[in-house]
Amino acid sequence: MARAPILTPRADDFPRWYQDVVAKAELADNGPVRGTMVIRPYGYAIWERMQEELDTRIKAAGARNVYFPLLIPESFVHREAEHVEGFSPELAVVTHGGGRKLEEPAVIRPSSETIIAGYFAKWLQSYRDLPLLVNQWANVVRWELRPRLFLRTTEFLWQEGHTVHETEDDARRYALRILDEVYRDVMVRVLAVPVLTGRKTDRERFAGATTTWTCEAMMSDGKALQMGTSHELGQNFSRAFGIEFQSRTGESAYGWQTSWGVSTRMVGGLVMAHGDDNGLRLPPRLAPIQVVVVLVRDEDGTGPAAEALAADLAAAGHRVELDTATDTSYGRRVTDWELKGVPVRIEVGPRELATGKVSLIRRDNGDRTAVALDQTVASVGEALDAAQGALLAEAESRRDDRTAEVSTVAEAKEAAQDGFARVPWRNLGVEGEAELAAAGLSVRCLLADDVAVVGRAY
RNA sequence: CGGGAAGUAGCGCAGCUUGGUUAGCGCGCAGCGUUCGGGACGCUGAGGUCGCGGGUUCAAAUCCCGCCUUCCCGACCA
Repeated sequence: MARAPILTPRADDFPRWYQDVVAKAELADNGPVRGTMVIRPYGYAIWERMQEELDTRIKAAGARNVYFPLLIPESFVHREAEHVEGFSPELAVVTHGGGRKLEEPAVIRPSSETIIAGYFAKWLQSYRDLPLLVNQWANVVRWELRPRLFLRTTEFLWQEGHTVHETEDDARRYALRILDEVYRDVMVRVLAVPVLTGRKTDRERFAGATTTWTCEAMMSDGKALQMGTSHELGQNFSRAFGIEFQSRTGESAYGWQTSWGVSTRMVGGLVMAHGDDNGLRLPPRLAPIQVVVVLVRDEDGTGPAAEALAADLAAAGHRVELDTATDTSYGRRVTDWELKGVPVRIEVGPRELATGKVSLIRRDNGDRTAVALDQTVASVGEALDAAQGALLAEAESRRDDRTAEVSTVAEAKEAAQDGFARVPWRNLGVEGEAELAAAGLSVRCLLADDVAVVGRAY
């Protein structure tokens, strides 16, 4: 029975591989500041792959990358009432600079709505300037009360998009486009993590937004994880910062804004969605290394054969690693590749080569097959596709198995203990939501047809 | 801030109840040898202000008092 990979270990629920994979095998480690994180090379490679996939889609949606200051004058953050209220408790504030007390403290960005709004106000003049679409890859700091490795660290890396549109309708369409074509697409098709997309309740809405759209995933233990959000900011910030333009009819108008982001939390979500007792299981489309060619023993020409095979696989467009460290024991090497979640492993040794074959092992299900040397490239391609589909299917069926259709608050409370409960929102309402909250549950999102999805969040 | 628990080698821990050789064990690390088709093994070795301060005692990792820190559950949250 595979134990759920949990990023916050409890004494009685601490998968053995947690140590190796998360803390030791190059994913993360605690840093000097409480709740922050150090991402080691392999973990960062996973994040870089996510960045690549997201960045391509963000650019396809027309946004361009920019960079804004890390430090934001405190007064900026205070201009939008709800935004301040939401973020004040978790701001890190810089009070000194150059050895002297600053006249105005600066906050370390918890998100960049305010500083970017300040510039949007300067940049925007005409409706012809719209839409204004920018994206920033950056680190942000939120002094959360309770950090959790990858899921909620004091400092985290993310992508935050900020846009201004001519009409409310344009803004909504764009927010939903990002949600669907960027976030959901990457999560489902690349990470193989099925997500529900829907609207947040007022209670769960982003501070300063009029509507928050979200991607909600279920981890292997049945808990919910918000993987990404896309907000409609209405005219809240544009009124607070004076983001005005001259309209088609010549009048002055306030812009309609959106903001959206996903963070290194996705790395945690990936671990908890697909990991098993032997370590990570990376979906092939995401994996920094898709195929590892393991030279089992360097004799009888196995070395050159493995090298040639790795070259062929790379030429076929796969991300390949050649492991020729034959002075390390076979078991050690194989276990390491499994911990790192490399989707497909090819073993080249004298035994295989004697019959003109190699071994192909899939990480997702452990299947081992002997494939002819000249069929290997084709077989690897098939195995990668199959593994990608299998991981998604597995996560989908787990989620479906743990989702119950209910109709009352009491039933939702019962059913959402280790999964999702789908309940009509009209049967829940703000009071029902508050009752659930008292039991540690929350409405993860509102789907079409008045369905509220209730779960226990990380 | 409320409720729990823990601080002993780089990491994970035992020892404490009932004070008493030189404070142990596993992993990791270094050297040598044997191994190498599923997390190798043997021998040797390096590595410690037992969280901090005070007290009791012939004697404190152990008992008492105070303090500090960290972790877990809750409130907050990408």
